[in-house]
Amino acid sequence: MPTRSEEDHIKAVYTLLQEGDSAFTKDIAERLQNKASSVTVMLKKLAEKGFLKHEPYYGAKLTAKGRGFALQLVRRHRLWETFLVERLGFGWDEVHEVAEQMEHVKSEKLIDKLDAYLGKPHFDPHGDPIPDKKGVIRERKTRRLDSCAAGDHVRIAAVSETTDGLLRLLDSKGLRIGTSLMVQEVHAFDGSMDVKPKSGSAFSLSKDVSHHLQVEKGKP
Amino acid sequence: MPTRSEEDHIKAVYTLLQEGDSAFTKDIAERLQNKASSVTVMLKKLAEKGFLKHEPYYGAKLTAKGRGFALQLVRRHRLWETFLVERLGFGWDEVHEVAEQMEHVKSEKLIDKLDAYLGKPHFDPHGDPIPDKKGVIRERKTRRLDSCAAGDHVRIAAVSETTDGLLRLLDSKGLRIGTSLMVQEVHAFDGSMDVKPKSGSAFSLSKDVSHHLQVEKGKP
DNA sequence: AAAATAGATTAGTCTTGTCTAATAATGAGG
DNA sequence: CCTCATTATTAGACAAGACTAATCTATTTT
Ligand SMILES: [Mn+2]
Ligand SMILES: [Mn+2]
Ligand SMILES: [Mn+2]
Ligand SMILES: [Mn+2]
Repeated sequence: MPTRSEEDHIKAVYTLLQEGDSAFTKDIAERLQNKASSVTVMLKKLAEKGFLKHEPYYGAKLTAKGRGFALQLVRRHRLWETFLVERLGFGWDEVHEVAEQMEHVKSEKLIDKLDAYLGKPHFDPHGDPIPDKKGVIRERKTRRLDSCAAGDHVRIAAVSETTDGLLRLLDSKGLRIGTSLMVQEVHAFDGSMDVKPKSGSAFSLSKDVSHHLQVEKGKP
Repeated sequence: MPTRSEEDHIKAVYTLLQEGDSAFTKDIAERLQNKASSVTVMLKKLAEKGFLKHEPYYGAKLTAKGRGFALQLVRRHRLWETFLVERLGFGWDEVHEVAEQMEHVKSEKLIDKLDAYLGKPHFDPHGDPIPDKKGVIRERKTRRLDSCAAGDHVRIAAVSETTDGLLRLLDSKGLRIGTSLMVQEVHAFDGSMDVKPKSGSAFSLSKDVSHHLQVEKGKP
């Protein structure tokens, strides 16, 4: 049974591999607010325990066992986030840190019952998929909003950075998971984008924002 | 901010002082499944941090600060137990260990919202009082069932030992918090007691069981 | 190709929390 | 008052997880 710190390291590797194709010491350290040297030591231990392969100087890859653990941890994290937002009335910008703690509570029964209680949700409050008990993730095809062109009709599927600032900015513009938008114009100069929600008037989004919005095709 | 282990020690001292009038090293160790020597070290540290007074060889007493912390921890523990039973459908014999972990999640907002979500309950699934946000406990006058005499009408208010075995035994006899009983006879030989629930026929309870049931006066 | 830089690793230290073994204090019975 | 069993404390060891400082590797720049 991995310790809390081990779990967090495994999850960091998993997330980095999701986002790119490599999990480097420095990036893991940054994510966990640790020093790189501490991460190196941890990676060596996790490699010995069979959760990952550590290729010194070239980062880490998860083994099947490591991936399985990571998926369960991600499942717990996202189920708790869902609980906090749907049942306790937290804002979507307030749940990350708390879920970061709750995900480490050890009880399979707890997660089974929580999952059932929430209605076996497939997505968390940020639109991220929740792996099922077996670790299976329902796949969707999404693209970043900043890769869309004028005239595209889209629906916000997920926010890929859950920093408080971004989430509150989205709140202030009335953007949330499920919101439908039409891309009116993309400005080459700064990459900003004018979008129009189904109801309401158009406004502009900076590239910083549109880059972190995952969208799926919407109907015109 | 106390660590998890510090919190557990403070709570153990609190509970022992509730049950008797002293918290000795050995009993704390037993409760926490640690060795006495480890507890001594911890008590010294907690005394330095101002949570308690440690009188070597005579046990520990909480300071006001320590009592405040203990009450908040007890609050969190019992709120989570309530959540697990009332919302997730756990049995009352299954929640202790999980709540033992959840109580350590650090977030004041979480507990406020959980409390509101549960309807600001005053008692947990075992009938134990839940301190409010300020640490105030609603007092009741209860007595142990084994101190009752033939003819007494009582209502089960709390179970003072939450071992799985006892709770399941109570389940099997249909006894729970709020059940009303009439004491029919007390047998001097073994201290066992015949009781009759409001509806249903009478049965016998051993002294081991009646000793752990807290009751309040019921109507005849 | 050499040098510079960024990143990674190693070595050694510290803190926390636990243990075992040795020693000491307390309180009860004789 | 002495002895003994119980309980508590101290001392010393260890493992986990973090850090800093020193060293090393890979890659980019000159
Ligand atoms: Mn975490
Ligand atoms: Mn999320
Ligand atoms: Mn606990
Ligand atoms: Mn309880």
